[in-house]
Amino acid sequence: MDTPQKNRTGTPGSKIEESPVFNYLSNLSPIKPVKSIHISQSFTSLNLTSPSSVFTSPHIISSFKDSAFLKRHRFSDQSRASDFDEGTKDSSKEEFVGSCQLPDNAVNKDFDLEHPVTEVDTNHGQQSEVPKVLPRTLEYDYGTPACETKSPLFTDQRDEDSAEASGSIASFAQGTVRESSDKSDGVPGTFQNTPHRERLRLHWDNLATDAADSLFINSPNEAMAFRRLLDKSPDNEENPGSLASLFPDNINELRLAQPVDQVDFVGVGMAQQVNRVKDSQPQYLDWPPEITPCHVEKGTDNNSSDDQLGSNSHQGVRRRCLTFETAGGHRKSSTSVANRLPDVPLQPEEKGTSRFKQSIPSKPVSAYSSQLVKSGIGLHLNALATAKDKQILLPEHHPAGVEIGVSSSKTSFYPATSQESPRVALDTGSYVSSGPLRTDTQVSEDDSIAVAPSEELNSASPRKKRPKLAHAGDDESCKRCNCKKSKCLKLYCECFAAGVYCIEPCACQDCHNKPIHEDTVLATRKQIESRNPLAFAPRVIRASQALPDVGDETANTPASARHKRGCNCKKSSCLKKYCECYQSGVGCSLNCRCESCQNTYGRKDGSEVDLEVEVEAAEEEPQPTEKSVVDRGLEKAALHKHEERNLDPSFPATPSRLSRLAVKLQFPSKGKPMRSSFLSIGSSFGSQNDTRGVKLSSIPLPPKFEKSLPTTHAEEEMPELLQKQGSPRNIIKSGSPNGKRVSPPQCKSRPSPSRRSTRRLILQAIPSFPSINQQ
DNA sequence: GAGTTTGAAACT
DNA sequence: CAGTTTCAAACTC
Repeated sequence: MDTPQKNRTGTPGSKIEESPVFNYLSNLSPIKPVKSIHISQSFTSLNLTSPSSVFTSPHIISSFKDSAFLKRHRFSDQSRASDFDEGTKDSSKEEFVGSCQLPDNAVNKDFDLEHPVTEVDTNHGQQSEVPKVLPRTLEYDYGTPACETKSPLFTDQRDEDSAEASGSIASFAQGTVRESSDKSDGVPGTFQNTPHRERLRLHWDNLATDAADSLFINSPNEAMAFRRLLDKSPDNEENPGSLASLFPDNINELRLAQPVDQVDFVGVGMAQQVNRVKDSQPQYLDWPPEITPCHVEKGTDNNSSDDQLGSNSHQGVRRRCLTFETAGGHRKSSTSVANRLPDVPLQPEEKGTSRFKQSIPSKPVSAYSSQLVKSGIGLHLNALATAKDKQILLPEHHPAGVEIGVSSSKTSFYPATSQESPRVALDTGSYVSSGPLRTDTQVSEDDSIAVAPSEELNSASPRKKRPKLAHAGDDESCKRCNCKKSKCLKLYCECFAAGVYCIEPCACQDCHNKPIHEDTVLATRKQIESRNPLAFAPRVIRASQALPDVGDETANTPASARHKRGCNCKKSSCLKKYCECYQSGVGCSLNCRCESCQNTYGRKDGSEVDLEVEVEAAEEEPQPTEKSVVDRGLEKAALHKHEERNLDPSFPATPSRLSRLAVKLQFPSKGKPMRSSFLSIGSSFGSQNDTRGVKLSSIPLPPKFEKSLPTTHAEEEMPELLQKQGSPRNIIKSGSPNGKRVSPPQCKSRPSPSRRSTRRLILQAIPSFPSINQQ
């Protein structure tokens, strides 16, 4: 077992190597951005990675101290053996420990890498255990690492989940971890320093090495907290192998672990955890700090790791917002996490009751993409994707490319974060009062929300959120449903469709979309989802969102499916809000069955758009003003795609552009894979951006977006633009969901090599969205 | 604010 | 899958 192998990558025989995830990572390794992505995605299930997160939670810590956990951690070599044996037995704590250790190992200088993963497995021959463990870890993960919630989860869940370990690396890691833990139990000695560690190291090394660059600790705080925990643990000082010792001083090291957490959040059945959490601590339901990326980079503050962790964890809580789904719990599997996330907003205040509305989070998801998030719907897969994007984007530190990839993958997950942010900001009375944001329609809202989340995550800067909220809130945010017969339990209800509970502002009658009727809501949601998995997915996918979707690959992902839907306008000529496309501020795509489409944002037929563009172009340039101008700009942008393409280089990535881009992206998002208009416009993303950029300024904002859009689009688009412009991001974007949505046909035209690469990444990441695929 | 229009959602 | 009904938002007055 201990036969150390010097290769970081791990011995060929090692499980890690074998694991698809590992391979994937290794392949990606060359590309940093990709790495991050890989990690997150692949590890989605691997919560173990982020020990810090786990430790961070006070609960966990407390539990650790008392529990055998610490003991085990002491790491007597012998303990290892025992640990392995016990590993399966001791549910939560042990596993937990294992997870913690892993990171440590990774961090540890000792980190020899050499220890082949295989060794661990073989020695113990407990591979079977791994799967079991995995589930637990996953659960943990769900609970935000930092979050207190975790602790409850741990305790409760561990045993519960037998979990079928996914083939993911995480499983490996966990498995290794557990084994080590188990061994420790069985064996008297110390498990800490010995092979067990090594094993962990190996895993981590492999993972870390590849992903290290990309990995981020969710928050510095977490890392700090984690370390503190370690320090606190008696073992630390005494046992070199103690967690504390293992715990890397450098945040960077920590990052490895955390990224995983994030991943886990995303991929894993958040809903499950959420549900569990709900009972105990609904608050913490929030996803793990999706925020992390931002935090990590920014967060250096560590002040009170615990406290802050808590804050960070809050994010997770928000994410949990999925409560919607969580309540359903069911969703984990079927429904895409993304969808849920958006849907289930946590309501900090009311917890159970308000959750939905608070859920605005869904918006966050979209918001990321568009403005950061647009719609609560966004939470849906699309939203997730967007959210990912946002987060990814948000993280300024990361190279565009890297982040992008990550974001894309994470996006889905992050949605939750987005939610959180909203919550945080929103939770404050303002948001709530305003009422839940609606995903699609309330793009602005979403955006605001989304933005807020990101900010929160990053620095918790309320500014974006607020402002956006203000925008969105003013009009749309305040909007509420007015359902009379549907009980707000059908998609007719915007609130319900957005995955949020109806709030005060709503004028609905006999409303059942309230926390009180959570069960009913969940059941209804399930039913609807059963019929149409994409029902709660964002209708319109933003460019950013689209990118993530790409991973899904066209039709497979819910997002794409959503987009698939097009409007069916017959009389409105797609010039009124009756038209979803128009309402969303996106052009009609091939998917649309509209008649006499006049959508200013883009017509089904590229030709039409072009015509308009041409006309407008003549007019617009002189007229820089307002919506009309904007609209024109949009059209023009589309029309001028070609021109713009040329311009691209010259054009700065102005917000307007971004917005524009977003619009274009949206097109694809709509679903239609590649619309003529799209194609014409977006035939080349870069060009599109450019074109949009030019016109964006003039481009009319979508009705919903109008208020918020400017900011939102700009935000969302910014990254996109960057990506397009050739920055790593550009590549990523290209690869991102958009491509998928765009549909194969378009892909041909668009996909630059870079994009393709990104797509690949995404695709791999896709697995993270089990639900979607299932669908 | 009431009534009409519209198109999505839901139903058959 | 298509047609019809229901529904609520968007729109008009």
